[in-house]
Amino acid sequence: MATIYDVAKAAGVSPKTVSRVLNDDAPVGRDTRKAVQDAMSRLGYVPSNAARVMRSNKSGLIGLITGAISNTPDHGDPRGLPELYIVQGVQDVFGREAKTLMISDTGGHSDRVPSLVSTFRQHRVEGLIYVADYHRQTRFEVRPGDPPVVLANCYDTVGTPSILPDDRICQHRLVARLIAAGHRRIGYLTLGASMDATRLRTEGYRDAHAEAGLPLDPAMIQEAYRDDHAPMTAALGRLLALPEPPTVICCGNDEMAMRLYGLLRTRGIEVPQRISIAGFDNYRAIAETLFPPLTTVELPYREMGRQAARRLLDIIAGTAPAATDPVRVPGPVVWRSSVTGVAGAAGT
Amino acid sequence: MATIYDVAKAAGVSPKTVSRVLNDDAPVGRDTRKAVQDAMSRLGYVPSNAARVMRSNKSGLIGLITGAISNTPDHGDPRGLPELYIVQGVQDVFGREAKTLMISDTGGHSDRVPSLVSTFRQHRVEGLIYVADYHRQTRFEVRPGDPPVVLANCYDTVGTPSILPDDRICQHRLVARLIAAGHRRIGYLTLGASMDATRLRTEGYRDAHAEAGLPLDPAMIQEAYRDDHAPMTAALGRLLALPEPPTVICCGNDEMAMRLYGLLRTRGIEVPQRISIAGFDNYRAIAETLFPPLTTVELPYREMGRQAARRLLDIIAGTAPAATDPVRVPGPVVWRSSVTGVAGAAGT
DNA sequence: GCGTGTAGTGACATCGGTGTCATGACATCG
DNA sequence: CGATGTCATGACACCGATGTCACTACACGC
Repeated sequence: MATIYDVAKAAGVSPKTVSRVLNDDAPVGRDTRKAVQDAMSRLGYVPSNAARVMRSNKSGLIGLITGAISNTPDHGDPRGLPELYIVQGVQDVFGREAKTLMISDTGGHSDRVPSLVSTFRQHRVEGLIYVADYHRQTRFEVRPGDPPVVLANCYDTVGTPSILPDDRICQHRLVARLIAAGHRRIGYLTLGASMDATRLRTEGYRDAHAEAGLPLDPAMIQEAYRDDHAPMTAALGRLLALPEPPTVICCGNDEMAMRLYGLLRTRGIEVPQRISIAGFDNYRAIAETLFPPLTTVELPYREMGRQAARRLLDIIAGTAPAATDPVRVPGPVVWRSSVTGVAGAAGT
Repeated sequence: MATIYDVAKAAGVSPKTVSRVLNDDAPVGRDTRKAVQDAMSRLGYVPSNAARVMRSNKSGLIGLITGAISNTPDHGDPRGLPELYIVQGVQDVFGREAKTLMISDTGGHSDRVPSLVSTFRQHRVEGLIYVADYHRQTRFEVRPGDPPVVLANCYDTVGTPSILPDDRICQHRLVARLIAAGHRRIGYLTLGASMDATRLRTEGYRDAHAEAGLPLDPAMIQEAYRDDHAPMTAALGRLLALPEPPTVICCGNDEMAMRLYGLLRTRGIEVPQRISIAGFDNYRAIAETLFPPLTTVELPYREMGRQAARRLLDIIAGTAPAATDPVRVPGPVVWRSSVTGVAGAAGT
């Protein structure tokens, strides 16, 4: 492998001049430059990043830790997709920058993370992005001397910069649209109560009611997330048994909505004629395939990835603080025909 | 960032001794070792890969080029999945090795490949794996001085080591199973005729017939792959109009099989009672969801990734030649209820 | 004509590890 | 007891870039 010395000798100049041509550092004579460039291409010269890093301490590397690849969706299972989208967004930004993105996959073992970080440190990455599989708290240990970190889809308690989906606004927007369509009794089958997403979305649900001056009926909100079907069947039963049952039911995700279609069909309840349904995630393999297609909300994963990348670049450049409140990125409601207006409604 | 000199000073030894502790190079006294290790953890020392690479010219890096991330499946579209599985397989192997995998995504622009290779060369990767999105020929230019390359899911004409799915054997196995189940008239709706997969699988289809001593009816093989539905409808029409129509129809992939379900249902033909169907790919989101579930073949993408990785390691270690015929990896038939036996058959 | 500035170039040290070789202290063997 | 070998360690050069400084021309302004 040719070195800068070989090029220098071949071009009849000093190594430093070759370096100047490489980096456009300082003025170089027209003829000299040409001679150097010729020599470089003749020898197939590629500068050694290692040597460059040693001197300048700038590796040009950004590390990214994710489970995106090992969590590949299978069975039409949407887990793993958010991470992939976030990684796409990150790539989007770094593809245009003079930084190289090193992607490392945890292989689903979060205990492997410290070893990945250590490898990244050996390579002297200038920054690190950690992508989580779902919106949650994390404890990403940063020791002094570690490169700056940006968290995507997760957050910690020590103020590490973090980019999160705005679950609250998303649910708020969705419910507001339902209210605008005339719905007044809005059921909500939530994900597990311990999840951050559930807490935030429930707040969004409340916000929308408060904004519209609608009373809040706690019986409308039912936890219904389990692997078996029982909790959902029970929760649906409770909703339908209410004196004033819901005219629309929101679900914690699109899979739950899909199951709800089945449950309602079993009971002979037509969607959306008798009950409207809304999902969450806009997992298109489900939302577009169901009949009727599913109204849902999309979380802005690609955009989160982009923002995480830009944030990290700003921190590295020193134009942004290395710690702040999380940034929350909202996403759009995707309106499809699983929701109809309600007779006598103001809107629709 | 602490250096080996800082550690040496803190431990009261020479830098070289610290290096020996790091690499377990040469015997080091018990007490000395402990003193060095203490100093390292006290200072949070992480060795610089750059410096190591300079001296030893071993970067410990393996480059991987793929479109896996940017080709993320969406709409339940299975494109992009093969690449992800291959990358998973590659990771599987390198996760256990003292090599770091650098994944670079093309972002769907194959013209960006040379620039990725150049970046990898700057980082002095010890080897390169190129993963293609579908089985095809490629022209991955290797210049002298480039690191060794292994191709996955593609091949070239200059003998670059290559790991391919064994489309021929796969189709052979599938058709042999169909014959064993009593089928004698086996329709085949192929992918585009120009694809390598189609050529190879058609050979496999022929092999199975020859092996069983069955005559080959060219009318049974129909190209039917387009984005619009017309060619498939026409091809199906031709098959059904034959004096002896097929008792089972093989499809070029699972999506085609899914469409075939629809076409047959429209004509009132029951699957599998009147016609059996077989797909290809075992794209489970489709194959397991259809009713009846689809008999299909699975291409061994993860295994291909593993073999590509091991192959590259062998080449780097010098225990394998850097050029040979492609390795073809077979995959299993996945038998589900879309195929029934035929009355009076020997088997089933 | 002399100081000042700038284009163009090279010598040399340096970044942080590791390979090579040398050295001293003991242990082992014939 | 001297030759030989092994353990444990250090001195020093070197990998391939780049930062610093110095130097030579030549142009420009006064």
